This record gives sequence, C-alpha cells and structure tokens, in this order.
Amino acid sequence: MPPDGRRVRGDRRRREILAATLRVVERDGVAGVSHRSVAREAGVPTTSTTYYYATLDDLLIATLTWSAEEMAASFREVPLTPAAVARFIADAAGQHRGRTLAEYELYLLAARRPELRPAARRWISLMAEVADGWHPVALRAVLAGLDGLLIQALIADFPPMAEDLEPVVSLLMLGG
Amino acid sequence: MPPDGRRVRGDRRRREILAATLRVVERDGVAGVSHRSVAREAGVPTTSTTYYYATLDDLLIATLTWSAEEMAASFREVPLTPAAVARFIADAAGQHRGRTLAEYELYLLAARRPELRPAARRWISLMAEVADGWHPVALRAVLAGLDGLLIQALIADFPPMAEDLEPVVSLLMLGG
DNA sequence: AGAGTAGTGGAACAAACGTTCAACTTTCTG
DNA sequence: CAGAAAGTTGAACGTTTGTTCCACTACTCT
Repeated sequence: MPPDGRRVRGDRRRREILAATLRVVERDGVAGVSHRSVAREAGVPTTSTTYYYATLDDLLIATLTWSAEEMAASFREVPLTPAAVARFIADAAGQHRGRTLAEYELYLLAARRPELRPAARRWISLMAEVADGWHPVALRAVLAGLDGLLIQALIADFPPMAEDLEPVVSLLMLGG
Repeated sequence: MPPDGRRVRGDRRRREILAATLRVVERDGVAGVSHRSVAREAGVPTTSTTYYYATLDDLLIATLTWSAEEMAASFREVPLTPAAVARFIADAAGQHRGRTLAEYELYLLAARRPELRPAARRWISLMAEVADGWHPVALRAVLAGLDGLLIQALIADFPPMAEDLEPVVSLLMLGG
C-alpha cells in the first residue's frame, strides 16, 4: 500500500506551518503569533493554518512542545563537564538566542496553562535522567543554577562568554 | 504655596492605573493588557489610560518597572539565611504567585527591549549589594540558583514547600 | 473676573484579529 | 469511472484593538 500523497503533502505543510510559527516566536515573541502572521511567514493562505490547527492555542501548544523537544534533544549531546555545559549556555544565549527565548516563553505560558507543563519540564526531567546517581538535592541545585544562568544571560547587554561561565558552572556542579 | 489639587488627583489616578495594570498582568499576563482592559479594571474611561500613558508600551514599562522596584524592596527585608530565603521562594511561588509571574514576564520583555533591562536586573544588583564580601563566582551561582528555583517553582503542579527548598538553598549558599 | 492649565470622557477611526463558510481541486478507493 | 476523503482558498462575519479628536469641567494664577 503506497502512502497517501495527500497526507504526505499535508504533513509537510503542517511542519512548515510549525516551523514558521517558531520563527515568528523567535522574532516577535508569542505576542506576535496570529493566524495571519504565521500564514504570511509560511507563505500560505490564512485558512491553511486554521485548517491544520483549529485554534491559535493549538498552534502555539504544538509549536512550543515541538521546540522543547528539539532543545532537549540538543542538550542530550552535551557531555556533563563544566566546560561543555558552559559552552552550551553561551551558545544558547548567543547564536541560538531566539530559540532560547522561545523556550522561556514556553515556561511562562506553562505557568498559566497546566497542559503545557510536561513540555516545559521536558529538559529538566531529561537532565535528571542523564545525571543519574547524583544526590537529588545537588541535582536540583544544578538544574536551578543552569536555568538561572540561562535566563540571566538573556537579559544581559552582551551574551556571556563560555570562559566566564565555566567557573560558575564548575561551582554549581561540585555537589554531584 | 498649596499643592495643585488637579495634580494631586492626577497623580492618584496615575497610580491607580498602574495598580490596575499590574492586577491585569497578574491575572492574564502581559498579553491581557490593553488600554481597554486596564481601564475596565481601574474603573476609568479608556481615554484616561492613554492620557497618562500615551502608548501601551509606556504603560507596560511603567508598570513592570514599578513592580520590580517593589519586589526588590520586599527582598531587602529577607535575612540571608537558607531558611529565610527558602521561605521567600515558597511564598513567591505560593501566595505571591501572580506577582512573581509578572516579574518573569518583565524578564522576557526585557530580553527583547533593552530599555527594560535595568529594571529586570534590579533584584540581581540588589542582592549583589546585600551580599557583599562574597566571592563573585559564588555570588553568581547563588543568584542563578535562586532565579532557577523560582521559575521552576512556577511550572510545578504544586508550589514547593519551604522545607523542601531549604536544603537546596543551603547547598547553593555554601560557596559564600 | 478672565486667561491658562490639568484632567475628563464620549465618539469615532482604521487596522488587525480569530474564526467560519462554501466553493474548488486533487488524490485515493472500490 | 463514481464517490469519498483530504486539502486549498477567497471572502466575509463580528469583535477587539490602539489611538485620536473634541467638547467639556475643575482648578490655579494674575
């Protein structure tokens, strides 16, 4: 049974809409997301976005969940050494600033909408899984520290450099 | 020279509008703020809010700056012991959840608008000043840890209890 | 008393919004 | 080939939005 060509194209368009939404969030924040702005960004008519995602909420939730999934996956590759983690943070606040911002928009949205929370906690639970054998208290401290470093990096005037972050990360990771 | 009665009333109304805006942010987030929603909340005509704050941006910036000022002031009262800090975090995520959420909405807005950054960094610089004598690296680690604990508390299904936070805070504060 | 200033608020503007509808083409199935 | 399913799209709906305008009152100062 060959795959349904209609569904194949449909899935592709669905992904394109998601990617366009993420671009909008990165550029203008969650506030900039509307059926029309996403459709414009994706180069499709407005009715397309409502066809695949009936409401704006559906669209936002799908986008942020997918983005969190991707970010978690990229963190999985990072070795748990202070240098590598510091590099990850520096990149997240530098080259991947837009994506990181999107991640924290998800955090805040999740604070108000319970259905988004599992997605928002995704990278926390992932790290917990990666760093098994750690003392739970030490783990919580490190996780909190990394989150704080990230969010503070976003409101700094210049993104921090990995070398400056490394001693802080080092200190945070001492407990494990 | 007696005070100008018009200006006195004007200043009062200005403050009422600010307070109403903060209530809206706490309830519905920055996304819920419009001239009309704020005016409704404050019980004044829509034109009043535009009279005192020409654009929505002015209104948001004034509100979040003021809120940050208040939150920083309340933190100044907290003794720098693990128990007291843990209590502060638990309260921030519990009773004062709305206010804390507003604070992090400010963070995210500040990430996109440089003019908001000094206000967003307010409590960071305040803590830095309170905890003088600390090693800079240890200070950064603690600050990041507290920020992370706070934001993670906001996306938990139940606000954490001070007793559960205390060991984590304790560990974070070891370095200083 | 009269001029000037601060504040008030109803009405209205164009723009953008979420969403629905109905007509349509394309593709698969029997 | 007929009919069902999947996707496409322009037009339109009612609503909300930011902001402006203007006539008006309340107050201060000379």
